[in-house]
Amino acid sequence: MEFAPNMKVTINDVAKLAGVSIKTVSRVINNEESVRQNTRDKVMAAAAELNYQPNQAARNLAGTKSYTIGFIYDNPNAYYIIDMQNGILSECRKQGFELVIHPCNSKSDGILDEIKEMIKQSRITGLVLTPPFSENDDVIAMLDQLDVRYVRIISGSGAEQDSDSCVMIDDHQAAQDITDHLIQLGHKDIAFIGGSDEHQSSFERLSGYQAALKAHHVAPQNDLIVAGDYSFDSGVVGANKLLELEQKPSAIFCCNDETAAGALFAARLKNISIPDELSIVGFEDSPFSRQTWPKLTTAHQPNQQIASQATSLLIANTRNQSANEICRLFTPKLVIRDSSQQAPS
Amino acid sequence: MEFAPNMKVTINDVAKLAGVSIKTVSRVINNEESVRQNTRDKVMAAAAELNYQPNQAARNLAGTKSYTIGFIYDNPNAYYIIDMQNGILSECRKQGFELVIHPCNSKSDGILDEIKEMIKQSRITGLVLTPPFSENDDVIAMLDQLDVRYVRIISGSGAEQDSDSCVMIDDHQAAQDITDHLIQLGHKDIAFIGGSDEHQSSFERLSGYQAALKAHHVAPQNDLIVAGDYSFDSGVVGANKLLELEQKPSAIFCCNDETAAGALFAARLKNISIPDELSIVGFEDSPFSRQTWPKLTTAHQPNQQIASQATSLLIANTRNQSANEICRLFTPKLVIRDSSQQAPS
DNA sequence: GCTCAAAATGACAGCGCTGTCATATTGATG
DNA sequence: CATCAATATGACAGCGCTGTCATTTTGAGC
Repeated sequence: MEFAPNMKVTINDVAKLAGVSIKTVSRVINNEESVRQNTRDKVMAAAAELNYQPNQAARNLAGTKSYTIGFIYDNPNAYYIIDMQNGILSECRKQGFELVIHPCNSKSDGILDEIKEMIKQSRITGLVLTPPFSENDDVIAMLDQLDVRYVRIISGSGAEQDSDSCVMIDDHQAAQDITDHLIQLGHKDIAFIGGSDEHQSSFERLSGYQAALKAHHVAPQNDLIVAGDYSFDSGVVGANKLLELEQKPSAIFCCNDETAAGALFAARLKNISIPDELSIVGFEDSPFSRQTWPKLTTAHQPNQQIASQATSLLIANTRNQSANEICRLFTPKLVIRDSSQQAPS
Repeated sequence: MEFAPNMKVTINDVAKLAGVSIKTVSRVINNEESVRQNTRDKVMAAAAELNYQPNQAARNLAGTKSYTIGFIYDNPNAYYIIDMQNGILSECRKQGFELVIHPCNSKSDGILDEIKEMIKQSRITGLVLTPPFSENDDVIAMLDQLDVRYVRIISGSGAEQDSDSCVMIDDHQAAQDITDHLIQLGHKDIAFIGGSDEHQSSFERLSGYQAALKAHHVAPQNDLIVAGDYSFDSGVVGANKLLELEQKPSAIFCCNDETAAGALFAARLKNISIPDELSIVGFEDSPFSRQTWPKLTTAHQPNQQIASQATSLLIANTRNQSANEICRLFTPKLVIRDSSQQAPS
């Protein structure tokens, strides 16, 4: 049977075809229990035949629950955002949710109100929070007060048991692994270019780096640790500073790939050959890290997967009223490419 | 006056406070005429005091028009997508629209149906189309049949008058400008690494390149034109091929920045110094082009602005039932950085 | 086959808004 | 100041669905 392409099929049509009430169709659509298998099949068949798509607006309006999840972000890293977005979206599609994205400036004054308005306006069911929002107490407190569900994607080892659901990235461990790799290559003077103060991950990565040094009895050198902010430019500036030191480092651990690209750039300007004279490693394994010269050794952070997991957690929490406290832990894996090498003797 | 943060404010509350009917508030909210200024002010004041936010779901459900625009894309370039998305979103916010994003694979079999479903399900008012969708006749035909409004962001010079509204990017002119720049630097053997066949822009850029050669009476050399697909890898492959030619080019025009980064990479591997021995230019001016070594000469394509314009056009077209046929033309501007230089003599 | 709690289904109101159409108000005329 | 078209406002139904609660059906146990 053929249908006009833009003919609207409502739940009513399905109900008639299946010979049941509207409410029963609704039950089947929403996967509620208390529907006989036989009935369920009839409804499914009818819905399929009519190619029925529930009207989200009506669902949102009529129901107490909504089917919209929000993604608030403030991150200049396009690769990261796209990955997260795709991960969230794929889970949303799978579960019949809609996504509202909301880029904004975490440092702007009215940010709390802005988020509040956005939640109200879009009738958000739950929020996927990435740093810095996921680590901002004010935001969390507001969300709790508003009784809005959320998942936080945060940096941590899983040791500190938070009360809410979150996906943790073990930046500490991964940073330790990267630093281990460098130490194994014979490096002793390993510098560190930090990430943004606003992100917990910066601190975790620093502590991982320090832990690795300690574990291998490599003397920490404070002047080899410089600040950064996850930007390319901070990599340039940081590396410049480090490479003007009397005791130059033989390796630089950059807090992310972009910073590493900046460091690469700075080294190139100074005619320092990578990795022969200097090893540089990044963090994140963005596509970026394969497009530098040389290709970056880094830690692979499966952003898309992290985002899917987070979203699935969020949706699960939305369904069961009980506040589940499930956490997932991801540890980025070392990816060895061409920017790291045996320390020059 | 203080309000509980999650108290729902409906149009009804505003109506009561303003002492008018619900319908009048609705008129004010939707900027309809036939409301006395005095009344309008009262309503606005009441809405402001209550911090009223119209419920989108209800608007969509009740009204014939909807307030949702869709963005369908299939593009691996994260920078491009983020820029477009931000541009669309900023206009949407300004005009009280919502955005539904829909990444998908333009080459998948059921893509037409997929788009159709998405439109039905989300009750899309209009669509912002980027290449390759904006240049796909099947998609356009389907949209016309479904009576869904859209804006197309396409490559063209504005000469060919299309019947629908679109934003054009004059890739031909920009490519000509870039090539001119190279010729002015004394280059004669200018190679070209193409973009994806699926994108009109590839052809426009090629024709612009050829036009510049012709204008300056530089003999075209067919073996200096190699295929690509806008990817980093195609830049590597293309440059490798070109740099193994007997008559090596002194400059390479890459169809976008990523391809240029790939070319840079290949040259680096072959120990060819950029820009001393070889000039390489890109196209797009993505953040990318500032993070390579050396920084890329390129053509700046104001993606975010293009997206805003397109969205504003779309929304305007949505409001006025008359099929406006306005087009906007953008010509990317040459940005000279460090990857292009006087031809070696 | 009868009873009765449990399971399945349905009737109905109403979510917050807009479209339609009816009614009220306005002010430029004669 | 009465008249009338133009303008402004309001009453009401209903968009497509879900929540609530009433009703029907089921089948286990006697």
